[in-house]
Amino acid sequence: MEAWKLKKLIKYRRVGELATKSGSVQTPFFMPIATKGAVKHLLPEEVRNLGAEIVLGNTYHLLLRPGAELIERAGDLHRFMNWPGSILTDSGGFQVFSLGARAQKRFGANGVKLSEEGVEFVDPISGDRHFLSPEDSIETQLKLGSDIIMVLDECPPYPCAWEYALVSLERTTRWAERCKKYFENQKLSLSQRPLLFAIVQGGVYEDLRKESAKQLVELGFDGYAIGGVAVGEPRETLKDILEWTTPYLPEDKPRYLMGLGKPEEIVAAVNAGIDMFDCVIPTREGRHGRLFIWNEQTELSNDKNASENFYKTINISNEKYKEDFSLVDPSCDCGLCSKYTRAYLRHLFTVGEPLAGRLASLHNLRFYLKLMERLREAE
RNA sequence: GGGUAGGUGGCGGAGUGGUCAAACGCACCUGACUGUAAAUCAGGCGACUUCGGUCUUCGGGGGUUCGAAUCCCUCCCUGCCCA
Repeated sequence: MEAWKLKKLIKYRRVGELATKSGSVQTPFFMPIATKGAVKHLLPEEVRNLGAEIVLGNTYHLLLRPGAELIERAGDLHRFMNWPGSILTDSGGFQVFSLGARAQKRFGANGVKLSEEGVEFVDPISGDRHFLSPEDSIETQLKLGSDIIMVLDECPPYPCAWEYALVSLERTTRWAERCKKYFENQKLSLSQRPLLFAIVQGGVYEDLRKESAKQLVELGFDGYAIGGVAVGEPRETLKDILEWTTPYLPEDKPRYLMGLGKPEEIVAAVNAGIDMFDCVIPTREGRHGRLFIWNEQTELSNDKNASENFYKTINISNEKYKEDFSLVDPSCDCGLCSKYTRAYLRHLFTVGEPLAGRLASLHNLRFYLKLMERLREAE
């Protein structure tokens, strides 16, 4: 359990910086999510000014709308959305999981159909059917001009039986191999070549996580992601999954914990040797009125009760902030906090002004990016 | 003055003899949110409660009935039409 203590941060193995074809990114880092080519409510330059060097886009969404060819004609995703930094694109694998259940409800049992060849999706908006193979996903991500591209994976839901987790992980490995093969056949020049990351699966099973990591490392990738986390399993399992997986990942390659997480989870994961994160929490929860507030009196912590420790969250639309004319977070430098009061922000939420979601997104993203700055300094 | 439609919880608006403390929407309160089908979703929203219930509500008053927001009488108020 000692490995879980904060002290270990001092020994954090780090890549230091990650070089992509669009520039370098200091690790550990957090990627604001721009699924459809925009960080919701925010200008790219605002995201940049908050301290982000890289954002995440999604193959699945951009493939459906506006289409990879259109973005290719625009130059690439960077130019299309006017983002000056690096971009990581997710492969669409997560949508197999996230859309599966709901698509099934709405379009019948065939909402998402998995086969060895790939995934068949129903577009949730148009109802159109689409097929995505591992090769398609890589091809699309190359057209988007992404700096870090992810292999197509299957992210099994929780709970998931050992037997299925095994079948799934092995298919993910085969898909990863196909992705790599397709990728290398493109013979990209060094300046054009994105990084290709594989995704470790294996559910909540120690032997399967280990097996998945070993198989993928044997194939060899530029970086390794840990996927299939925070899909409904008990929170404590995250710690186990990291401990089961990271020993089998190369020390000198970046590690990416997909989709995570809460501040204390990120602190814990950095402590466990993770370099890269993305999560909807700061932006989504911001839009929904929850704000992250620093507690300056305490050190960063991976404690489960961290929300009563180095930070807390408040729901700004609560009645108790109605006449709270104090600043949202006096120790924050997001630009909102030095100018606007809690009462004002609450008012914006109450009356449904779009500025509310904007300010809250700015603030929460700054909190997350500041957290990463503090973690980089913690060494 | 005559005719007519109507008065339901903060608002809008169902209900027209029992299963009504009263649909639904809005507003309000609280909570969730982890590779974004999320500016979304869920719960609460008369009072008290030992959480099983108990009590006071559907303009006011009075009736009919075992039983009324629902039927009858009467009063008050509002909209519309005609003078």
